[in-house]
Amino acid sequence: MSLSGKFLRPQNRALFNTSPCATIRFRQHGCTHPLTSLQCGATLQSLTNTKSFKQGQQLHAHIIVSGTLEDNTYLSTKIAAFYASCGRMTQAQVLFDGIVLKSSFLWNFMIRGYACNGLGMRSLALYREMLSFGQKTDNFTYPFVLKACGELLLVEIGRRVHCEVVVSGFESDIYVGNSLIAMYVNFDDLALARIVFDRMLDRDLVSWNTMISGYTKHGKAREAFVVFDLMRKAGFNVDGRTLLSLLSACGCIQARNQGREIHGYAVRNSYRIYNKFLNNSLIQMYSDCNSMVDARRLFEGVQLKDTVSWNSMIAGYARNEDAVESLRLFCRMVMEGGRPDEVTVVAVLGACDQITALQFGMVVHSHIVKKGFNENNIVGTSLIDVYSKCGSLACSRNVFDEMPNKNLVSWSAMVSGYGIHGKGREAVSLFHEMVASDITPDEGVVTSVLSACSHAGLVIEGKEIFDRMAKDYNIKPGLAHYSCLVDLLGRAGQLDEAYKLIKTMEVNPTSDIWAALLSACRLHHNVELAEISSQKVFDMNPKAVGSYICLSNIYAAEKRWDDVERVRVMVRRKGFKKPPGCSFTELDNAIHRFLVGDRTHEQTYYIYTKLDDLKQRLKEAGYKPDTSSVYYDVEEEIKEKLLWDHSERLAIAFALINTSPGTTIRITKNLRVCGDCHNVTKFISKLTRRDIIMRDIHRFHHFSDGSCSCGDYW
DNA sequence: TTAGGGTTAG
Repeated sequence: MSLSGKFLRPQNRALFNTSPCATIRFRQHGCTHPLTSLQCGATLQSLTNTKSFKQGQQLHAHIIVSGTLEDNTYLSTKIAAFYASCGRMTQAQVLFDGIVLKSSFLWNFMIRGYACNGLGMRSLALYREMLSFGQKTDNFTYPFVLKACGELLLVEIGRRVHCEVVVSGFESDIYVGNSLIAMYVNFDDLALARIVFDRMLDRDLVSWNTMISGYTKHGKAREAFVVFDLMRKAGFNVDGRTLLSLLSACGCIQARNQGREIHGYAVRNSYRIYNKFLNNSLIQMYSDCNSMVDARRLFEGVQLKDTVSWNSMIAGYARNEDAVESLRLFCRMVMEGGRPDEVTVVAVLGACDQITALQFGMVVHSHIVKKGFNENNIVGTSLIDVYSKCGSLACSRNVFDEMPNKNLVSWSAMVSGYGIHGKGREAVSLFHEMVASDITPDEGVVTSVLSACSHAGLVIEGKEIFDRMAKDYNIKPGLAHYSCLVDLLGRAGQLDEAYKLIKTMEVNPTSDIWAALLSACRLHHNVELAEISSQKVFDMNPKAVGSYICLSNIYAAEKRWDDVERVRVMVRRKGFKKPPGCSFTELDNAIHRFLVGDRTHEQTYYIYTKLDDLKQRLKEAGYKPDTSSVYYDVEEEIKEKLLWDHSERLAIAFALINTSPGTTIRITKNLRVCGDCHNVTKFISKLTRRDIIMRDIHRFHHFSDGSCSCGDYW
């Protein structure tokens, strides 16, 4: 039969959201006569189960025209339930409002509809309305009310509903119990989740899975395995979801062998065929366990790669410090028709900031804008990060200013950006602006602002923020904060005060804090304190190779070659190796990498010729090599030659040859830039009239017209 | 006549 929209009452037209002249056809089992109420009910039931919206809507139209709906609470309820299960809450609400005798079934369906479609507040309001109407709740009501509380993180309301569950006697219902566990997991209250779990009289597989995944989600992998053991002892078999949680737990504690066992179990039991998530979870587990070869093998074996598979691989390479492979895979994803989403671009930006791939980052930024991903807060924060870590602080600030809903992490990223660029005053001012905007600081942002003070030598400002931490922001100073303060005082030459602080601080100093003091001793040539602090570092962390090298450098600067040799022997005996100096620069979307003394690049001849030319011109301009940066007891001439092998100079020479005059050069170095390279770069910036932005392991240096933004304070 | 737990990111 066919139905013309002109027969519909205005309120029903609204339900169909269609114009009066639209034609809706309904054919069910080839019938041409009105269906009975029971037939309609049965059909609606099956359409509700399969969420077949179009057919259900046509059946609704058929029921209206046939007159069956008039005063038929049974059918109206069925139709409202159908719309609610399809997430069409506007239509469901219109019908719901028109039903006088509302059953628990109807209320439950409405509460469920709102809770499952991102309208938790509406769901809770309806639950309150249900109670005030005197309608009895049942065991079907609570799972969705608890779901809404959990998703909205409404802790107080959630607890109140829990009380109501107890009072109404549904605590022993297995579904209600499982929903309570899930809600407390969402609240990050694993202790309460566990109490509910332990008190359950009956548990099913979902109870066990919810508890295991709860622990996993909050990084408590060992507890997850304990519950898993209990589950097996209780005679339960795993399903695909159990395996996913366990794999995630393996990744968390880098238990690759255990992960491999689960992988084997899944293959033997054909889980991979049935569970579309399992492959991605396995890829993720291997990448968390730093086993990218295994992750890649799995990834390449999957015929149908979805966005999550690509994302796991791209993020995996970035996390495992293979940013180049991460970017290469992203390009392949685009070429093969993959669909990058917000998660993809965040991972790609993470790879870009590791190797200062600014041009690549900018291409990704334009893709982000085109797709509207910039509305996403995490994406915005990643952009702030990538621009500041690639040396473009102004772009960083633009993104920050345009962010509609800045949160604590966005502010932190910007404060930290100013810090690593040596813009301490801007960082402090932004921090205060953040506090004035009613954003409560956390440990992280205070660490960032203290670090910014340290890079810029803002001793008074840094100490003031440190003193106000507990009082004004209710943050107890932790190790990271003490470390920043030691660094701040030490760099500024207040070594005794820094030493006193370590001896009197409220938490036990770690090797990192002593290492910060040791580093300050190198800057200010204090051998005596260096020996005390290095001994502390070695006692606490015998593998601190950087501190051995730092001590050796301190002796070398004083020309105490016997001591230098003594430290070197210690390092050799322990089998430590200092990572080789390595610099990157980006050209035409490709990353060029240079190791110290590198002669493998195809332009090697031109690079060294350029360096010879620069050396000559620099000397004419008054440059005198500072060989104190060479910690070997060799002839001055050899020391000077060693300096000119440093990787950052090779990268600068390469960039000078391959870019047009006036172009800004950007270099990234894996270690701290040495004193002579810093000086040479200042000279080069003046002689070649180039701005050179160099990122070392600690911070940025902006070289321009013969001087550096750090003001030689670094 | 209705229900609960699963993979990727700052």
